[in-house]
Amino acid sequence: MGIGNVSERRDEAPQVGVTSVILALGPADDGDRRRLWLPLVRRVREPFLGAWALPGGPLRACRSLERSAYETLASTTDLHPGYLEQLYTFGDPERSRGGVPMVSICYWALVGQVDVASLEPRHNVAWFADDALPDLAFDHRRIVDYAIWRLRHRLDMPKVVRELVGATFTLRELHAVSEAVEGRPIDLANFRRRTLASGMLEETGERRRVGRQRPAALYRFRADADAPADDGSLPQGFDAGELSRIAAAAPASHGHAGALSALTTDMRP
Amino acid sequence: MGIGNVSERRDEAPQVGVTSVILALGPADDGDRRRLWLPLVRRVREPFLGAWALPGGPLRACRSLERSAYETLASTTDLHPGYLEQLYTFGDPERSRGGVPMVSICYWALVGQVDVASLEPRHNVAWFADDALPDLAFDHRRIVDYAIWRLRHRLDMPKVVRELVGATFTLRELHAVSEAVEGRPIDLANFRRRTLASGMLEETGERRRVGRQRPAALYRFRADADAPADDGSLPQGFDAGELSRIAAAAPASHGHAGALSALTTDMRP
DNA sequence: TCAAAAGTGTTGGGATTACACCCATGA
DNA sequence: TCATGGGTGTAATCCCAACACTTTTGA
Repeated sequence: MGIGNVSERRDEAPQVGVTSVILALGPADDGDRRRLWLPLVRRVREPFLGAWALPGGPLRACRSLERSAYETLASTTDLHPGYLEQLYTFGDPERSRGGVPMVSICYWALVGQVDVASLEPRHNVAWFADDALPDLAFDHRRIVDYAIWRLRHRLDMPKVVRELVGATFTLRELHAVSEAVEGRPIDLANFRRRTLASGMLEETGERRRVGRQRPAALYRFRADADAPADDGSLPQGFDAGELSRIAAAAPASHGHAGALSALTTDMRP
Repeated sequence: MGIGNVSERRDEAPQVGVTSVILALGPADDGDRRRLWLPLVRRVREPFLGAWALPGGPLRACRSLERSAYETLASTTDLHPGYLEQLYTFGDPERSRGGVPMVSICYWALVGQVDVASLEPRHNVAWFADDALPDLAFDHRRIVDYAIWRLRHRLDMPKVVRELVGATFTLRELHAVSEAVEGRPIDLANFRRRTLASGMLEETGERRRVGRQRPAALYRFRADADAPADDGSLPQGFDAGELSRIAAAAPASHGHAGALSALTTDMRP
């Protein structure tokens, strides 16, 4: 590796950015179906000028990766993420397609349930349902697909599901969320048994009535429910508590991004 | 994010490197137990001068991440990797512990079965068994643990197991490898059934005798055995065939690294 | 009393485990 | 004929999908 001059010339180091797939659960539509929504940012430079892309920003040495990801969130939405997890790092020189080579450290985040229409609009930002995405810049479509795949495979983690329901919830609500994310019907009776048997939930003792029918028991996640499943020393996602600490360390991380339009990082020329 | 000057000042961009955990299956010891071995590199700079660390190298913009990882392999061992997969990207500013902030894109690789004693020794490189590792620099111990965890969770993938046995093998051999990697005893009879039922294997028609007992049937992995399990568009590991293409694109990737001593990348000051 | 949702029971199949057992082989 | 490993059988268990069923509620 590297004959001759071992010292790396500066122009040989690629650009490095952090890119985020921000997922939210939308409201039910006419067909009683809920979808995942995500915000995209319109590119203001070549290549892919005018195309939609994932939000991102440059990586600064003084910030952790998670905090950088957190800041890409703040640049596109005022919502607070409740879960954040590293996805994958993409760095193929080919993916820049005309821009300078760019390494993207990708994260995915959950921001809970969102009524997209009620969000304060931001310049150059728009939300899309996962089954109605526009063409995306670069390899961003692949990154989105991967993020959704990961969410589906995390759906048995309290850290994740906690974000998609309220603090307390009925089993039917939990079931509806699971069906929405999985994108397939799930037998309610079996879901109930499986979920209760997992030991993740505890009864609040209260009940909630939705229509005029029999009220349903309310549950919450047990406080110790997200104990490390396999090996505590391994990289894991961050839940709301950990994220608030990450955010607290950030100077102007969220709230007013002022007149700044949201950024996309990837491979800008 | 970022009030005022949006253009990133150069000194705010962190160093970026690629780090690899190179795993090999060692020979059986007295107790008939086999272990995972990995090569480490002695650091020649502060911090952690003299400590053992994972091999790594800087990331160049013109190379893919996989090729960079491949080159960290070439810098520590002449063995050809048969499997390579991205692990995780570590980038906490705290992890540099006195060096400049360093983002490490970590890979893990398999180089098959190795008799460590017979390897050509390299300057500043030594192999260690996974249960007899020295103290490692930085957070490298955690990275090793994570790599082994990932290997264990990939053991049902033909791409991976193929690397740990020969082209053809008896079920007992396959069983021994699984036990060694999992680190626990596995019922042979059930292993046999499960493995055959998975459809990954096909009989060669030949037989092999080890002692003086009844000869065992030889199997090989089916050519189409590693079809994408879940979703083809997702990031996956690379097997030997794909790696040879990656390596072919590299100018002086393996073979003679000449008088160059192996490098560690992480967080050098 | 009725619709709608809450919640329970029952059954069968598939996968896994533990362990006993038979078979083939050459010394 | 015997030890050794190759290979099969089997019963117990667990988990899960399917779906019928009972209960509770307010209108």
